[in-house]
Parts: sequence; structure tokens; C-alpha cells
Amino acid sequence: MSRASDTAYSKIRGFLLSGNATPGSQVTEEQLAEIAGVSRTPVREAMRRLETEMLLVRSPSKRIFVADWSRDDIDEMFTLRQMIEGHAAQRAANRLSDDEIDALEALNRKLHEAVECEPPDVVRFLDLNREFHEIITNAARSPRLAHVLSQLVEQPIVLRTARNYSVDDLKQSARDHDELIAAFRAHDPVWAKGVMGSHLRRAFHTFADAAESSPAANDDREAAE
Amino acid sequence: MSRASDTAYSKIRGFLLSGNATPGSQVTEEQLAEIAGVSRTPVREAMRRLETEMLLVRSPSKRIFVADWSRDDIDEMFTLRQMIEGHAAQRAANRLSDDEIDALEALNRKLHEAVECEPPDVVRFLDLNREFHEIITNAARSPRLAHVLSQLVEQPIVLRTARNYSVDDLKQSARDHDELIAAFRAHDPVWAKGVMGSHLRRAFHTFADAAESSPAANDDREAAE
DNA sequence: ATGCGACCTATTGTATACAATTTGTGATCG
DNA sequence: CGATCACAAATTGTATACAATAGGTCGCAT
Repeated sequence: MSRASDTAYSKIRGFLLSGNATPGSQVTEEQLAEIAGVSRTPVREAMRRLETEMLLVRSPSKRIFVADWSRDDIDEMFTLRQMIEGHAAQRAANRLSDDEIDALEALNRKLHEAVECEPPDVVRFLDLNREFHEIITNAARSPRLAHVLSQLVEQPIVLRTARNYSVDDLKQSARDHDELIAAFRAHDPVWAKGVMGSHLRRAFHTFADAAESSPAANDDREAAE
Repeated sequence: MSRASDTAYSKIRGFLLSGNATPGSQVTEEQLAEIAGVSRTPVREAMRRLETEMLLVRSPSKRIFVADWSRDDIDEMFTLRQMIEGHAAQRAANRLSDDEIDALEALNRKLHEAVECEPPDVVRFLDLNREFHEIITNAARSPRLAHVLSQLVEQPIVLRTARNYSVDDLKQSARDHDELIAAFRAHDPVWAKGVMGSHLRRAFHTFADAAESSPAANDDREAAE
């Protein structure tokens, strides 16, 4: 994090997620440079990254705006993540070493703790959750998959959705992990993929249903399946 | 393409694919700047793009090298593409307008022509092929999907594989498109997804089997499926 | 009033100079 | 002879100044 472009990246991302950045509003390189406390050059690199993560968007005339994620956008993101991370879980089931599975189990124990305690430590939960998923992604032994996924997920949105998580949701999440671990111990790709799929889909609904009182008609599920 | 960073991008990409760049060798910003005929600043941006497309890789110490795609890397890429573009075809089947399907049909007619003529116009074929797949990707109406896919595919590797295509392969490819169109006309997502899957998988094998005289043992297919 | 056009301003794009970091090399000491 | 430290060279990272371009505004003519 010593590199200026890295500090710029994390500071700007922090700004974008803090709520102080109004979605759809324009931001200039100079503004962000001031926020990050560095010159425009590293800011530009950071902006490129944030753009591929779709936290920033640029107009045809190259001006830059804070991304405005609609409910459909979130759905889209979770759908893609479900597909790709489901695939990752499938591959991981055939590749995870016993040590790695043990690590997952240890991690998930801590996850349970973070939820059970009073008050629940949500930040810690998210951090452990990220680690958990990272182990699985890496166990897929597919750098390109990991690469694509990292661009897609990036904690931001997860963090944003976390506000809508109830304690019960978090507990269910940890229980999903338990089942995922069981699937991995059995080295059953189909099981792992299925569990990962439901896990993520539930996460989406937890977010979406809480965000809107009247969930829109689900016209977006595939007709034939 | 007027922006210097864009010219840099395409010139460097051209260099990387021309065969003059030996995979695994180091390239410096300055070298590439000279090749592109612009200063280092826009070159850096171009390099970032080429890095996310994995045509360049950077060592932990930030030095940059020409990517060296192993057979497994190609497999990985095609597998991901199969998954994601299969999904795109599935969504597209539910969303393509009649006009768009007509456009696909017109495009594929030209594809057939490019193959039938003497000698077959491979460059033209690839160009039309890209257009064809682009229509489908866009018809999925999922900007994030399109974004991820574009980073994944990028013609480079396709172009590289194209040298290994025989005329028969190209003809089969065009026939796949015919079936794809049929699936779209029927608005059958499952059919479309299946065809797209085989289409891409065949493309991979065409490449791999031609590239190596003795195809390595396929230990990488998922055990349970 | 309204449409058009020239200018003025805001913003992004590029080049260059310089700083920081990493790698390679060679001398010195054990 | 080998290891290690220091120093030099190569390379990437950052800042700043300037250029190019897009947007907006004001005035003018109809």
C-alpha cells in the first residue's frame, strides 16, 4: 500500500463507498487527487481500476461519474458471481488439499464466533468471509478465473449489502459454509457447486428484499431451466 | 483511435501478436513507447489494459514480461469463455429481437461465403465471426457480462488459433452458427447454450490438437458431471 | 424570443523531468 | 573460493507543466 497509486485506489474506493459520493455525480481527476493526497498521475491508474470494477463509469466524452447501481445491476452482478464462483467451487472440490479444507474449517469457526458474540462483529465477519471465499477461488487453480472474479466481486458491494444483513442471515451464511466444507471433504464437485450457488443467490435476495419493500416481479430468471 | 493511448494499445498488441515478441521476455515501458511512437504515459495505460487481457504479466517486482500461454492457459481461457458465453447465448435466446436474428443470419451468410471462396478469406472470416459473437453478447443485455467477456476473449488468442484452422474447421464453425441461429429463432435458451458450448469447445480442440502432435492426457475435465 | 456561433472554462490527455526502487556487478573481507 | 556489502545502472513510479478537447455561456443576428 506504499505506492501512491495504491493509496489512491483504496482512499478513493473508501470515498465511493462511504456514502459521501452521490451516485451519478461527476468526479474529476483533480478532486480525487485531492482526496487521495497524491498527484493526478497515480489517481488516473486508480481510476482505471475502479472503472473495471465498475465503481466509476465514464461518459462517451471521457468525463467520469460515480456509478449508480440499480437493483438490476446488483442482480446481474450476483448472477455472474454465482455462475463463476459456482464453477470455482466445483473445481475446488477436486483440488482442495486437506490442509486447505482445515483452514476453511478454522476460518468458519471464527465466522461463527463473530456472529454469535454480542454484539455481532459484522466487519470482522466480512473480513473472514472474504478470506474464506478467497481460499476456494484460489483452490480452483485457475488464475484467469480468479482474476475475472476479483474484478467482479470486490468487497464494495458486499459491504454495501452487509448493512441489510440480519443476524439470522449471517448465521445462515455461516451454516452454508459448513455445508460447503462438507461438500469439499467429500470432494463432490456437484454438491459444492450447488451449495455455492444457493449461498450467493440467498445473499442477493437478502440484499434485494431488504432494499426494496416490494420486490419487483422476477421476470429475469431464465424461462427454461 | 486518435488518442495516443489507443494507438499505443493497438500497436503494442500488434507487436505482441506478430510473433516478434518472444513469450517470457522482458519488455520495458521505454521499448514499448518507442514501438508505439508515443511517450511512456499513454504506454502505461495501454500496458494496464494488456495486462488485464493477460497479454502482459508483471513480476512481483513490477517488471513486465510478454505473457507465455501454455496449453493449460488456453484451455482455461476457453473453459471460462465457454461458461460465460454459453450463459450469454442462453440469455440472448430470450431477448434477441427478430431484427437481430436477421442480422446474425446475414452475417453468417457472409461467413459461409468467406469460407467457400477460393482461397478462403480467413481474416475476413475472423472479423465477421467477431461481429457475430458480439451481437449475441450484447443481446444478453448484461453490460457486466459483456465487460468480463471482452477482457477474456480479445481476438489475440483467437487470431493465434486461427492459423491452425483448416477449411473444414471453418465450415463446421459456420454450421455451428446456423444451428445457433435456429436455437435463437426457437427462443430456446437450453439449446442455444448447448450449441455455444460445443462450438467453443470444438474451437479449443481444433487449436490444441493441431498445436501439439501428442495431446496431453485430459486430466482436467471435471470428474463428476 | 430563439437559434447559431465564437469564445471562454473546465477537464482530460500527453510529455518530460525527476524520485524511488529494484537488479546487477564488483570489490573486499572472511 | 565464497559471501556480503556497497555502489552503479536500469526500470518503474510520481509530479508538474502544457496541449487538446469537450461543455457551457454569452452575445449577436434574424
